[in-house]
Amino acid sequence: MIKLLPAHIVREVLLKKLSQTPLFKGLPDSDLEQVLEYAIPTRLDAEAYFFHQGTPAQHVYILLEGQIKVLQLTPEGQQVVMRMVDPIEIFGCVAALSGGEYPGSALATKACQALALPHGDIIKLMGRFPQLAINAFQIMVKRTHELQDRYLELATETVEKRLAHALLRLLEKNAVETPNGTLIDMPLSRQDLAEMVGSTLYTISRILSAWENKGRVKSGREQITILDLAWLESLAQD
Amino acid sequence: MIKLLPAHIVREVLLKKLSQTPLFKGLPDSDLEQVLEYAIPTRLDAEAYFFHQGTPAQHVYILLEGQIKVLQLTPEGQQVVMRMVDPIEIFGCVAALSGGEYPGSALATKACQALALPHGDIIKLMGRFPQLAINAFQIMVKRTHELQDRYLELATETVEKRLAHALLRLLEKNAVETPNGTLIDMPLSRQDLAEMVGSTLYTISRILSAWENKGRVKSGREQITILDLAWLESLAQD
DNA sequence: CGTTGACTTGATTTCAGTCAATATCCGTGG
DNA sequence: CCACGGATATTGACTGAAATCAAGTCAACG
Repeated sequence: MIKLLPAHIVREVLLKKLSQTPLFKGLPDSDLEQVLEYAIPTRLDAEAYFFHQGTPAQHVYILLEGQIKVLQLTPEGQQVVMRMVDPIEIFGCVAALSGGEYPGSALATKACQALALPHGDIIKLMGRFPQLAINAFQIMVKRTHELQDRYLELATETVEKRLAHALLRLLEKNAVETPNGTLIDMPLSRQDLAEMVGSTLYTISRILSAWENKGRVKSGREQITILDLAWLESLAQD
Repeated sequence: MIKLLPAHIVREVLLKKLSQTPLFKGLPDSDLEQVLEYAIPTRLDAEAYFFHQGTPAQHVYILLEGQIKVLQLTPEGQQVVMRMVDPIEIFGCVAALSGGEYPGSALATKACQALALPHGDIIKLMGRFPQLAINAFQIMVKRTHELQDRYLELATETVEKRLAHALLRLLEKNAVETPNGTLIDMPLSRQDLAEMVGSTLYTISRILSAWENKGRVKSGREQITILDLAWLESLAQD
């Protein structure tokens, strides 16, 4: 139960912000404050790991700033991106089950700030503040739902359509309008995209080239600009 | 709040059984009884549906007897089996989110008995009995975990290995030892298996034929017997 | 200015899907 | 009891999407 929380004023801001997250929504401030007694503020530079696959699951995290990517590695060394985590989302939920290991690794793609809730305290807190448990449950239901969608995609759609879907999902959280098109505001290599859709960098490169020839996107080194958003959406549709 | 619960004695048995399910584990009997006030007993014949994809999500279900399969249909009409549900598991969890639609259909593969908890009451009950919310949360964490495993499989493994994994999963719940091998105790067509692993009945048929030639399995019309379980496990491994 | 990492492109291969023909099993009704 | 029809399964031939392998180009950076 380490206490490293910032000073009083900052704390007020944090409280306000947290009370709007899916996890803490509906919790009275007084309860939230008690929860925060257990929270360990955590900062990480880009390219650092919150945790590694196979290590004992000790904390559930709430991301406050930055972005992380949850990776899973197959025995053969193939890497798959399970999800991208943006601020106010939670990750490392397996830690809420006793005695498990993290099934994947959490890599910061930008500098990050997060709160860590120790494995032993979470369930206790949920028992004390039912709203917390309800919120967590609903978050997981939604997550399962999203994962099912991606499973269905993977099982039935071509790489091209999956890539379209993946880009649209990234746009939801990272879109930046520029004079010439919508930019995805994060470093994004062909390899990264391949791992997100379950493909190879070669195939992704070919598809992007084809799209570029059609004038629908503009892609450079680790960045992609969508020129024709409507077209991308219709591609993802049918 | 319809009350169709069976007579007193039967109710005692039901209570005892329910108190051991993952969802109700740790709830005092008195609390559980209150929860059951809201539960609607539901019976269904084999081949009937608990709910259909796209209809408003009105109930969360706890399966007591039988088996169901949760299907998802793509716009193009391709069918994918999201999961098999066995007794004491819950399904239709999206109903715990307000205002959604079922993302898939729930088909009874055997005659079933289940309890339905109305959409409006679940969250209320969880607020009253925190243990219920905690259990539900943990169930969903586990489910997400399992789904991630299957996602990884689908993204990186061949149909043959995926089939091996799928059969092993089915064996966990439906294994019956016979004089000559371990039988999977449920009707299981090539088409069913194809939908479970994201493939086609043709490919499944070829793989099973090959396995049969090697003397590892014995497969007939809608049934499969594993002759060499150790071999199947090692196939699934690497 | 050479090295490195990201990307592209072509050639080839492979896994698995599609299509088509046939076989097998099983219940049903004449 | 047997023949029929429909579901289920097998098998072969073909096709196609995407992985793999192999050369490259290009841009950034020390």
